[in-house]
Amino acid sequence: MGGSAAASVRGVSSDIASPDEPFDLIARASQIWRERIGPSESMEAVTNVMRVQQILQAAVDESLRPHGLTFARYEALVMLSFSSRDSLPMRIMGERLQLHPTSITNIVDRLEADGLAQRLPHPTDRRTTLVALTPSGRARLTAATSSVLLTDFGFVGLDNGELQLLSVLMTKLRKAAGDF
Amino acid sequence: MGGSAAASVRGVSSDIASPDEPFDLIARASQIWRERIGPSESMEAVTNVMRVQQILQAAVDESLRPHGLTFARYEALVMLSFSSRDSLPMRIMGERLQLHPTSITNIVDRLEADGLAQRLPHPTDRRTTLVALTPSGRARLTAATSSVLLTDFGFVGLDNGELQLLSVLMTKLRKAAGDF
DNA sequence: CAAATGTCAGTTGCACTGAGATTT
DNA sequence: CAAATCTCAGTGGAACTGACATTT
Repeated sequence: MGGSAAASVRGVSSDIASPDEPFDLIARASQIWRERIGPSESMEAVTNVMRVQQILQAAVDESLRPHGLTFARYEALVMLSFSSRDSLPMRIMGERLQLHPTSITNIVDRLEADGLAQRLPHPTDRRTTLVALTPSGRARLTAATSSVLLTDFGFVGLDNGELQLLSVLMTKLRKAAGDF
Repeated sequence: MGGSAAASVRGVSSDIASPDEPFDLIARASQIWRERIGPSESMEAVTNVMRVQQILQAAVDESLRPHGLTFARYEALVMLSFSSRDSLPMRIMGERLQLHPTSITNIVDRLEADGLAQRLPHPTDRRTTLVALTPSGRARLTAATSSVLLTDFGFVGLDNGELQLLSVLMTKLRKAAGDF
């Protein structure tokens, strides 16, 4: 109810009978692309990925902002908490988070400034420095995780099966792209 | 061939028989998450989306770099070329690209500096300014499109059906998130 | 007057490049 | 010596906030 009324109101200014649903700009762009350029599957998929990433990033960042964390820093904390001794060499962190060495330096600088992580000398190799989760960092991580879980990381509209399917497809792509 | 040899070499230091395949860090993180925190579908999916976006963005940007374009500017050119008169009000561009007004100003500044787009006064509303594709912009767009098509926007390993499925799932999420 | 549109100045976060210090 | 690890200084692009001028 209300749908047909809206359709009749909006329909009068359009030549073509338009569907009741609001407009999906990506689907529309895909259609024009197909008409003028060619197959649009890749173009539509890439646009969707970019947009979904934007949506999820915004949702997660909003959950994390009250905790003074960004997604990048949150991921770093998670990585540390998953390591066997709550500490990792900088280089390994960079590998696991797919970040440039200087980016790791930057992130660890911020975590350290907030007292969430701590640089420690490596016991045997004095070239490498370890990054360790502090008790404060662990507490912050726990609180932040509660927040992102409340919003389910920004996911809405998909059930667990669909999420798994999404992951399967993206893992296939990542594997083909040499991500692991 | 080679696989079992590698497995035997790598297997000696591990208690558990590890699969032959290289390691998927996201799958591993998902497993630990499930053991320590709870259901991991959302966490795994969000990590996958972030990583896939990184991969695609890098691939597209590399295709576009020789043309002096970034993905954001390329998208803006595509939007303009899809509009009825090869021009759009700034505000509409912002809406369609989901960008902040100041970001549009920034992007159009760069396009205009490169002679790819041009600001024009709106014929009736003097508050709004139109952005028009220049002939040079159209030519650049055509060349850039050839480049991204060559790499299929960075997609590898997925067939058209899988790409469509990916788009269907992400469109469902976008719709639930109020993206349209 | 309020609302809409666009710009400007400044900030933040991130990813990078190039150079270099230290250690293995 | 070469290679590995990390840091520092600087750059680029993107997204934002807050303030503002102009027009409707």
